[in-house]
Amino acid sequence: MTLADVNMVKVTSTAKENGSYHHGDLRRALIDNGLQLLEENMEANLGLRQLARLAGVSPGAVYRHFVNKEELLVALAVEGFGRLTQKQSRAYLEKKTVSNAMDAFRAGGAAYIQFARENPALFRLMFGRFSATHRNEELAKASKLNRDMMMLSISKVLGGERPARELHAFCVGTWAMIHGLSALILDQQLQEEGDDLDGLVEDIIRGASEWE
Amino acid sequence: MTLADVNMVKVTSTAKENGSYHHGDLRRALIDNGLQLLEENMEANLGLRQLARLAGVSPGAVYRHFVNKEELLVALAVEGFGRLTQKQSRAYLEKKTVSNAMDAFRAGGAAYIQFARENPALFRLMFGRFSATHRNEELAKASKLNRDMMMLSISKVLGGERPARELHAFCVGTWAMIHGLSALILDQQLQEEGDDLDGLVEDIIRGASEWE
DNA sequence: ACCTGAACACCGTTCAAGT
DNA sequence: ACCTGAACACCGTTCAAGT
Repeated sequence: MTLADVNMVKVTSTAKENGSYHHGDLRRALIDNGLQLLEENMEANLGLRQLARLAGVSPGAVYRHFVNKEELLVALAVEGFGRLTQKQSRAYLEKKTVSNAMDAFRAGGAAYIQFARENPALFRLMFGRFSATHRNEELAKASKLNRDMMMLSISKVLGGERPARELHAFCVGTWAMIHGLSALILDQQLQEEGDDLDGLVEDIIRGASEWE
Repeated sequence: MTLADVNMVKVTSTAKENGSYHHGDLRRALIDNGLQLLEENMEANLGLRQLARLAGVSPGAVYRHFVNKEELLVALAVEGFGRLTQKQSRAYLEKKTVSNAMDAFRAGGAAYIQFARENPALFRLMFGRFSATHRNEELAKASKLNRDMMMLSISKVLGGERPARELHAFCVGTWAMIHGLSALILDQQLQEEGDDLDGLVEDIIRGASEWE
């Protein structure tokens, strides 16, 4: 890791195929390269200069599209929330047409955990990296959209004739369980030797959907 | 942040009070300063040179006690797991003598969440920063000790006459909920304007202890 | 054994100057 | 408007040399 990443291939090939001084859509290219790099390295270090190099552009060029590195990471997180929400809503819809709210919740929860396992670095970037200070509006909106979708899905599992406060606590608790499960899996906290992790996840989600 | 942290005071004052070429216990001083800095900055950047400066020592000196920066962070995480476990076991013991398993679990769960809120940067360092590759043995032991304690506490809430697999899923699910709740609170995902967060946490823990 | 000082290869960020 | 090139103040890490 001391050497420059010599053997790193250019990931996206937009304009700027030699000669043109201006890159076609540098912002898009930086985000796409960033998302790809996150999952290749499996760690969320993500250098600004590294991304500029991949896009075939000088370090300073990045600052025409993002005020700083943090805003670039925020853009990646926003993209991540969009993809997570899309993945889950697809899972909900599939189940909802042929079955009931409980199956929809199970599918959505499984999709959430699957997303975390498929995109560990992005998931950690989305949650865990940004606190209240760094919170920008677009990110808040993207995460709220996902949150509201999950809460709605969970609330539908219940019959619906219980106090609002109790219902809310139940929904948040269930969401926290799905989220915590994802986090613990990424941190390798649930991997004793030779466990059936998939089976465990299935059992937990099924169990959660049968609480009352 | 572009300037050196000029106005930063020396946090711990061990030996090396001017003149002595050798620091008394540099390893300990680096860890103590690190833990303190984590919560002052609220963010887990934690420069190696920054810590060396605080200890009044050259950057290279750190490498006599830690093979690299990552190992220093691991040491901080180990310390964190120790403190979390201690805090929880105190909470368990208090309740266990005067009451039952359910109260003990509630107290332990509350202590877990309280620890996360009191030490957000440390909590994020403990979980979330180290994946399987970086996992060192001491850290694995410290985190396993905490995990086992929680699992035992949770399993005691149940009567005990149910299949082992179901019991395990229940315990992991409950732990995941406590953990996920902590994580979501730190990420500011549960803070609509003027919510009663403490009340919500209480409701969820109470609800969890009454599942069956 | 423990620490310094100076160097190395990197960062993120800024800014005049180029197209 | 967008990008380059060179500079600035930092990093983490290494290693001869000091005590």
